[in-house]
Amino acid sequence: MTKHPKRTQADMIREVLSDRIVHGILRPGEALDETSLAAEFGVSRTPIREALRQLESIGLALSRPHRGTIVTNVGERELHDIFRVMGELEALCARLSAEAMTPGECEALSHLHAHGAELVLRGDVGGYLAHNEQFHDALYAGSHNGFLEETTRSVRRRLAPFRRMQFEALHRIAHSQREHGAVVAAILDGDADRAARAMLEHLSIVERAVDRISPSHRAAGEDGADPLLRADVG
Amino acid sequence: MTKHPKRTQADMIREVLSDRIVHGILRPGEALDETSLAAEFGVSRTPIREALRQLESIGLALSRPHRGTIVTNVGERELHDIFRVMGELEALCARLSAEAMTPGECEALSHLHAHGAELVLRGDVGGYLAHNEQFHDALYAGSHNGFLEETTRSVRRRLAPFRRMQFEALHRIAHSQREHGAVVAAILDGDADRAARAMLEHLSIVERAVDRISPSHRAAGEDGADPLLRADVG
DNA sequence: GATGATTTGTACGTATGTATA
DNA sequence: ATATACATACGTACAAATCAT
Repeated sequence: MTKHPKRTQADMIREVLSDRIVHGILRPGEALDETSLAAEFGVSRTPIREALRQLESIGLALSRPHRGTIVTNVGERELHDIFRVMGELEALCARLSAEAMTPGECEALSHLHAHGAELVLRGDVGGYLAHNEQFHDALYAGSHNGFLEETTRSVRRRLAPFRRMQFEALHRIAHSQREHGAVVAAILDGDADRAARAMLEHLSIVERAVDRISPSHRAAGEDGADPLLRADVG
Repeated sequence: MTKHPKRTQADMIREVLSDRIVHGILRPGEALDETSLAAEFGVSRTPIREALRQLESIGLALSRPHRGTIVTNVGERELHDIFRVMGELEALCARLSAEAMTPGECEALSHLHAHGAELVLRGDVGGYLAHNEQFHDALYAGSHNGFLEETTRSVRRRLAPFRRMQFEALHRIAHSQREHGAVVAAILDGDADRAARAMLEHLSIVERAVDRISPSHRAAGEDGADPLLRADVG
C-alpha cells in the first residue's frame, strides 16, 4: 500500500499548492481563494485554511486579515535581499562541509560531481537541473547542521518562483559545473575559507545569470514558457 | 482609540502565547492543549488552532498530526546549530551595516552605544537587557536588507526560550558593552570584514556565557527563576 | 458615502486517529 | 490484543469585515 509521508489532508494540499507555486503554475500575486480551492480539492474550507497557513509559514504565501491569501510576490529589491542571505547561508554550508564532511560523504560528493560532468558532456540540461539540486542538497547535509540545512533549503524554495532557466542554458551549465568544481576541490582540501568564498562567488554569478520573473498580478490563464521547464542552474 | 495592530483573535492569541513562550512562562516540551486554551481565552477551538499554526510557523511550537502541539524543545546539539547560524546572520548584519549605514544611522548607533555605557556604569542590568535588544535591532535595520532583518529577528526570537541571564550578569554586561564597542568602531570605520568578525566573536562569547535552560517536559507549575527576568545579554 | 455581494473569521458538532487500560 | 477514552481533524453554519457598485 502507498503509505503517504504526510497524512492529513491539509498537509497533502499544502504539498500540492507548494509545488504549483514553485513550478510557476500559480504565479506570484495570484489569489488563493479558500472557497474555490475547497471546491477543487473536494474538501471543506477548514483544511484549505490550514494549508494556506502552512504556505505562509514557508514564505510562499501571504495573507492579510479579511483580505485573503495570495502567492508571495516580491519586488526586485527584496529579491536581491533574499539572494544575499541565501548566498551567505550556502557559503556557510560549504564552509562547514569542508570542516565536517566524513570521508564517505567526500567520496559521495566526488561521485556526484563527476556525474554532473557527464551530464554536461551529454548536454542533458534537464538532467543537470536535477543534479544541481542534488549537489546543493549534499552540501546542506554535509554541513552536519540540521538547522542550517533546513533554513537554507527553505530560502532556496522560497526563491524558486522567481528564478528560471536562462535561454542559453547549455552554455550556463558548463559554467555552473566549473564553479561547483572549485567548491568541491576546496572541500576535499579541507579549506573552509576557500570553500565558502567559492560558493559565494558561484551564487553571485547565479544571481546575475538568472532570468528574473517579473512580478505579476495577472491571472493563471497566461501561459508563457512551459511551467514544467522553469528552473534555474545554481 | 486603541487600534490594535493585529486584528483577528487568532493573531492576538498568538501574540500572547508567543510572549509566554519567549518569557519562559510556557516551557519547552509543554503541551499546548487546544481545548484548555479555548476555555482560558473564552473562544472556540478554531482561533486557537490558527494561533498554534502560526506559532509553529515561527518555530516556537511543534505539532504532529493527531498528537497535539507542544512548545518547541530542542536538544543541546540543535541549540548549538541554531547559535551557529544566528552568529553568521548577525555577522552579515554587521558587515552590511558597515557598508550601508547612512551618516544619520551611524550617529544614532553611536548615541545608542553611549547610552549602553551609561547603563553599565550605573549597573542597571535590566536596562541593559533592553538596550541590548535595541542595539541588535539597530544593526538588523542598518543592514538595509529587509529579508535579513526579518530572518535574523526570527532566529533570535526562536532562541529566546533557551537562553537566560547568567548569574554574574553585572559582570557580563561590561564585557558585552566592550564587545559592542568593537563592532561599532568597525562599522563607523566602514570596515565590513572587521565588523563581521567582531560580531561573530561577540556572539560566540555569548553562546559560551549563556546559561542553557535544560530541556524540560515538566508542567508549568514549576517556578524556578522569575520568568520575567529571564533574558540574555548578547 | 451607503448598500449589497463576496470572502474571510469564528462557533460548534461529528468523525477519525492516537494513546492508555 | 481489544476496547475505551480523549484530543485532534474535518464539515457545516453563521457572523463580521472588506470591496464593489
